Amino acid sequence: MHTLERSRLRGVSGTETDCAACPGSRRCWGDNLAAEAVYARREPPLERGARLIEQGQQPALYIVATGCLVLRVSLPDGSQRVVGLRLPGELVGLESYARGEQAYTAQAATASAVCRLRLPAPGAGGAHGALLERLLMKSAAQPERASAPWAGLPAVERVAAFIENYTQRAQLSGREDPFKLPLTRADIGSYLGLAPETVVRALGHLSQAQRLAVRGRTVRLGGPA
Amino acid sequence: MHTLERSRLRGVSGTETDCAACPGSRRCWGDNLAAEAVYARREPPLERGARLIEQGQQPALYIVATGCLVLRVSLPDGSQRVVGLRLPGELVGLESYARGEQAYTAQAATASAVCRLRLPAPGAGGAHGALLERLLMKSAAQPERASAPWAGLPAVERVAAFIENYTQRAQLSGREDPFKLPLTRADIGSYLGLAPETVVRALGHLSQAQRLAVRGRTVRLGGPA
DNA sequence: CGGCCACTTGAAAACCTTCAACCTATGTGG
DNA sequence: CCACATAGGTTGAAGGTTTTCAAGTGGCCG
Repeated sequence: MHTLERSRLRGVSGTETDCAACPGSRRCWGDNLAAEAVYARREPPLERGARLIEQGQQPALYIVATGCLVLRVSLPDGSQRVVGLRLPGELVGLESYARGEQAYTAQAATASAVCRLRLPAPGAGGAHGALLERLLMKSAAQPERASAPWAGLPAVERVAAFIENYTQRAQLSGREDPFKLPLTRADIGSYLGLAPETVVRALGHLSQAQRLAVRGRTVRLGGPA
Repeated sequence: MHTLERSRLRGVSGTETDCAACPGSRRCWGDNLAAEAVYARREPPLERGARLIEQGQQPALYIVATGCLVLRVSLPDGSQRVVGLRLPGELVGLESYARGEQAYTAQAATASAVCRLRLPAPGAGGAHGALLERLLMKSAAQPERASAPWAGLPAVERVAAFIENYTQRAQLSGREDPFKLPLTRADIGSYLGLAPETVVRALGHLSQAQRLAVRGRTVRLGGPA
């Protein structure tokens, strides 16, 4: 059954076809792919180790048909980290539409096959409601996101990353420079997976290294400016 | 400006209004909220410490207008962990639609105000394309996922959580019991923030504790069944 | 003023990483 | 078919970081 399915899938590679005609459709879209047709283009099969997308490339959305993809990000310091796994039925590259570019590199961990989805042009509105709804549900259900950029880093860096992320978002939401943390050290620790005491010491180090100024819950960035 | 905005917002609390009429609309929906109207209902203001949603409740989607919410999950062992923060313009509760129930408890970290969004009924299709598209973009951009359930846990538990999550997804995608990990120990370590050697030793411990059987890249669950 | 809670600081213990060596499987060329 | 090369995997010991435990400080509110 598995091999049969695979060969039938390979048969339509390269053409854009209705997902309803695909034997693996249930895995991708669930049981009732009724009302509105979803069209996808089967891409050429990926050998183990082949790259589907490269970090920084232009947005594109895929759904895994068979195999398994590993998602990696390259950090500014040159190191790489695995940030996710995608199995059949899961989405690859959705984040790229929000960012304007691919957030990670996707590489086949085993021989894999994927289909490319065409996302309706932004602002087109109206049509494709069902597709969008399904994508939304899928993305909200996707077990782990291009995830914790800080796991495994030393505690000081985790806290620094948290503060940076927080201040960026706080600015976006219209707050001004001396930011006030709404969380206790215990909450920050719970979020980062650190003991409260460790958060205190980390903030102390960052303060001493002039990377920021902390007094109580008030933080001010004093970056390498 | 801030206080003016807040008072105007409070004025419409309880009624479902067009977001375009809201002075804070740009923060929630960006610059051009043109084509299609989005309607939201302003909820009564939340005092510091008040709960907006409770883990396990029925699905509901909110967008933060002012203040800040903390997201927490209660783990089976009774402990709690912070899994996210939501600032103005960010979404709360989207995951609930995929899961059928709220994934976390949301509590006001500071006095806050939120609007409730009405998500088009599943399967309604057609209309609301713009709303869905915006939600999709927002959710894909949402900085941290509502889960890195393993951060801060001992290495053994992190690896166990990874294997469990992987096998669940592998089953969903149609794989059978002796699962084959597509990743090297180094990749698993990179994903979990652990050294490869630590992954090896953790797998050893899990194996010895009968929690699973590992041989090379083949794992079989041997849970507390 | 007293109590509570968050925050801070110090020292010992536990844990994880690093380093270095060795082992095993797989695949290639002879 | 074997020899070798390579990549992944495993194991042990030393060293560094983080957690834990314990005690003490500071602010806020009844």
